[in-house]
Amino acid sequence: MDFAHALIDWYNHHKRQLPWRETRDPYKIWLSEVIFQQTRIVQGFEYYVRFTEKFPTVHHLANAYEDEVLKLWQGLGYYSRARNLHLAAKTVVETFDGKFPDNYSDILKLKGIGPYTAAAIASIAFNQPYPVVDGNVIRVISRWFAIEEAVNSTVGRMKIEKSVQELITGHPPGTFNQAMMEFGALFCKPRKPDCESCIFNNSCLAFRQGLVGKLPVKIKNQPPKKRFFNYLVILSGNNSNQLIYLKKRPEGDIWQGLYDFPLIETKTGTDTKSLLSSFAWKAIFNGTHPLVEQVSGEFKHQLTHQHIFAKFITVKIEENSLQNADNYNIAGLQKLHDYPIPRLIEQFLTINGFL
DNA sequence: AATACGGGGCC
DNA sequence: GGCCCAGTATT
Repeated sequence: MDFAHALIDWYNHHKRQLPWRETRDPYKIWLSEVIFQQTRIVQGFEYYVRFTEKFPTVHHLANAYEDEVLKLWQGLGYYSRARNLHLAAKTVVETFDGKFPDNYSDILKLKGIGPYTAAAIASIAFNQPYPVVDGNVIRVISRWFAIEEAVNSTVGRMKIEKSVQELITGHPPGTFNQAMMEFGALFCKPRKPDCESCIFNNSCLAFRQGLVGKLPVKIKNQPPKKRFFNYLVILSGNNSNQLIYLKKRPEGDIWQGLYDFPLIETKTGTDTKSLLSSFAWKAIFNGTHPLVEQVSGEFKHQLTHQHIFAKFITVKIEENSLQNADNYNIAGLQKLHDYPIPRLIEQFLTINGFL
């Protein structure tokens, strides 16, 4: 029995029952593929359920506000996925007349859909013979063929693609692709794969050569940068109508489209005193002297490419005392739940009883 | 070809 | 602390 037959046979006996495997609706398959980019099944599962409930068709998604989509995406990370998902839904409605494109090259044109996702949708929903290459496939292939080139180099990548192309030929593409990914996720795991009981341990070159623990080889990425965020938690209003000042995250930085607070970023950690006398502080409060109510301890927030050290300075101001108030979204505390916010902000708000 | 983009889980 | 995860867009 060749590789693909054995693989598909294994898949038919061991696959997990997952909701997006029970449908051929390209919209729902698309949704699942985007949610699970760089995301484990356990982490994204409930998001998939909520998205399909709230936006059962591409029209529902296209008609939503971006804030709604981001709110539902909140906590999943890589928020450009949500923004692009929303944009692409509008494209499907407007350009493709609400009908999801049914071939690889048209699918690939949609925002947020790259080679992986296009191949996944084309193969699973439309039975087109495109192999997917995701983290699981890379691991399975690099081990079975004992590919020692870095898989994130051009040469290594080419070898992986050529190899998987050979394996998929002549087999049902959707099933093969899902089987590869499932096998990588459940059996040929990054750490401690159970090679002794693997159905491929006789043909796997990495196993035969004792290379399983070394493969796949990856060129490692840059160490994260450190950033120091001094957040201004500006409160105003009276007890019956407390207001809080939010700020929408700009283009070209993390958390684009989500909301946080007016921010003074510094090169290093800064004490409150020098912050209060800084130009940035004066620019925000321009001459007025807000009442500093509380200064938080340091929050450490780790992202893949940056380590954020955040401090929250809570101040009280007179209502309408800020001249440049149109820079901010001034929200009633009870409306806070509607705004999509980063985890870091959510943690601060929760700890301090705002949520 | 390299880099940025989140957050969580595991060792 | 480092690695990995159903990758993509941008430079």
